[in-house]
Amino acid sequence: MDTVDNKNKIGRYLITAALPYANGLKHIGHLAGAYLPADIYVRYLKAQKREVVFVCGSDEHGTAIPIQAMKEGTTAQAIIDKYHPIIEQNFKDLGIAFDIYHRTSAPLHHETAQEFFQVLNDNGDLEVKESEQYYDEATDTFLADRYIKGTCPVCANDNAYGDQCEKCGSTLSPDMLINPVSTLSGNAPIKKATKHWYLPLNRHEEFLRDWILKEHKDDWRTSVVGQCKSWIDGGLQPRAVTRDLDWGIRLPLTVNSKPLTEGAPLLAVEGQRNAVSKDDAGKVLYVWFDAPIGYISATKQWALNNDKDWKPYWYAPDTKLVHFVGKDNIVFHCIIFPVMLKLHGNILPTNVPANEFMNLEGDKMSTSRGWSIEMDDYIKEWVKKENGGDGMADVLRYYLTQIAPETKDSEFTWKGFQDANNSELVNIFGNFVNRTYVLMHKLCGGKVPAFHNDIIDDADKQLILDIKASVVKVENLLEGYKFRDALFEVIDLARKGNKYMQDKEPWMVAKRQTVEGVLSAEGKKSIDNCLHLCLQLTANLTILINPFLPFTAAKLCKMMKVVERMLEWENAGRIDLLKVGYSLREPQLLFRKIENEEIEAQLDKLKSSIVNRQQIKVDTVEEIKTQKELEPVGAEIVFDDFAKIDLRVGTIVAAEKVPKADKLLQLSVDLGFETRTIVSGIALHFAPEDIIGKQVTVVVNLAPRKMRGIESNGMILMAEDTEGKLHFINPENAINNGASVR
RNA sequence: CGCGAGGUAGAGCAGCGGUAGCUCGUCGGGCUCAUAACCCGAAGGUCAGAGGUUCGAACCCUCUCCUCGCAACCA
Repeated sequence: MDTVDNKNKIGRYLITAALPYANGLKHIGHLAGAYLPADIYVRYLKAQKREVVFVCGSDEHGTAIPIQAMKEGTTAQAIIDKYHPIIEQNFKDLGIAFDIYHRTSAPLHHETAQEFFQVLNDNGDLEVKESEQYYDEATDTFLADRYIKGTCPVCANDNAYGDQCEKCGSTLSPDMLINPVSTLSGNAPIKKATKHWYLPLNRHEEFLRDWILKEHKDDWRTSVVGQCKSWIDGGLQPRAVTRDLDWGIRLPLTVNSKPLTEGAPLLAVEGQRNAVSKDDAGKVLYVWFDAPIGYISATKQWALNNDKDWKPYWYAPDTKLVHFVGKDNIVFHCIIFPVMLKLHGNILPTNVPANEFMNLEGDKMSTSRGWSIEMDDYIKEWVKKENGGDGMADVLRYYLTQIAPETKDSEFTWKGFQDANNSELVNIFGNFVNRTYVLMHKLCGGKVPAFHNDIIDDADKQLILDIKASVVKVENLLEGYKFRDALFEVIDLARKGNKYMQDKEPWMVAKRQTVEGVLSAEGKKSIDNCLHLCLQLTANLTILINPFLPFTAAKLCKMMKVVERMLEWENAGRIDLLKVGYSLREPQLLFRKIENEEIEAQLDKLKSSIVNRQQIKVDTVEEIKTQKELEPVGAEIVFDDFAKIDLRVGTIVAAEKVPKADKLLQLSVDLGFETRTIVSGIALHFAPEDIIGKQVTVVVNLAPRKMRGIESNGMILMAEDTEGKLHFINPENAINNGASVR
């Protein structure tokens, strides 16, 4: 464990949180796994006035981005430009205070990653091997496993991918597929030789054994060490550093660190068979290689922004580097990246406090299945609401920390969320602060009362000891990355406050000691002491809760009319934080109760979203094509059935997006005899402003149906092409509205 | 027998050789300044299952079952 004792030897802290992959929104599981614990730790360190930089950023390379682009019918660049700012804002709204949120598409990152590769390659730390890979001649590209489909050799599913069959779950390699087909062109791929650089992890087995299994056997989490042991014992293999793809960081075109000039040798000069040549222009760095270097480029950018030197953070031995990640990321941060760092001459991480996973209402979280709570959704539903506010961000932070999967997988339930808020934040913490304030205003005239040492009793002394003890405990727990326990300790201190006040019952003292409207001197002193200590405790709670619930701490500072400097950790444990005679504000409720209806609404939303997702589930372009082409002819009907359908031509006169619905547009359609409201699920395909004035064909005698609370009176006919794109069915030339279609 | 982590009251977790504990929830009683807390009391567990070591096991060993993760072109 990193004890409090050796913290003074640390010159600076560099804290990283796993780079979110910019192919979609991130959910609360991600938040609980890496970002929230990292943020708590950083806020604590900053309160300690230690030198600390907290870096993160979007990971924007890899195959999944272009695949997501295909799904959304756009470009890879558009995908990352869409998700990067949303994710960044989501973090901000939830109080995750990165010192920099960078992105791997930034030129500075490209340079940094290329330099890194260059150094390793020049030092002979990389190997070059040739291998045969599937190649699509039509599109002139080598195919990543995900881009190849074929028949699964295990279950005969026709839509198995090159890396895995999603039907039977078998792990595959492209060679195992029967009749492989490129998803890019639909053609059969050919085999072609290609050259790749590898990181020979096998050369570093000894180092890893010593470093992880011996040095960090006891101070890293058991699951982390166990996972590493599993990998090392399994035999480390060289890992490809490059790949044939046009989305990513190009290899640095240099020989012996000098730019490659025209006419330079195609392959390597003598003794430099690893050198990159002009032939390698189509290769990029593998995303696993470039992504963690993003921590370094982010640090550089932070230094530029703040006029600091970034180098000590990556080279000085007294820097403490801590990576916060989820358990899926252990191997990259404990084995692969450290090897890279060691070869490049950087410092190694001090700890990698990986969390397990968080389930949701009894099932794994999964964005693709719609079974998740996205940060973006939570913010919209709870924070940016009339009865929401920053406090609701803190509520999520509280519950996620309270159920943090530090030692094993844990589970998020809306009922648990409600209970944690209502019984702990509202009833214990919020109530203590509130009753202290109310009583202080009632019995002490809204001012901090004096403390009379002559009548100090055991209860007072005990409370003071409890405060000081809590500070030490919280500190030790935070240093040991036990955030769940640390938070519990803070709430427990509030619990002790409630008990103390109950035992002292100043409201009863006021009643008992008041004779003919005058409070006795002893009574006054007793009340003063009690409320004085309760107020000092409130100030201490503010300092202790600050790393966990920063918005609440800020609110408390306002109520106590103190500057944020009071939040510095060295003030924790002091019982003279609020000056005697200082007048304080009226109490303001810190948290609100969450009602059953709100929880039920969230549960309904979750259940309906999983249904919707299944309906609109799309995969690659190829898959859509296959599905559409295979759509069978419907069952035969008689003419009378057809005649029942009343089809008319109408003109769209107004269109707007339906709030809180991804796919719905609310349209007003002029049918000649009337103008109707029709809700149509076409928002993903058309912008409202683009379709106003268009003529369409409408089913006018369809029974009305409510969608998202809006009654839809009819249905617009659309044709769907093989790529899943929608087209209006309308008359060749503009005709009168209300015309019948037969 | 691929590897790793985990399976303890309704929920979430701690305990890792001395006979089961914490928080929330539930039920009964007291008190009341408060978005009500606090106090007293109660119900609720064959510590996944089986076997073994031991005077004694939730804790050590063996096997089985279940959950999650990883198994290298996947971030």
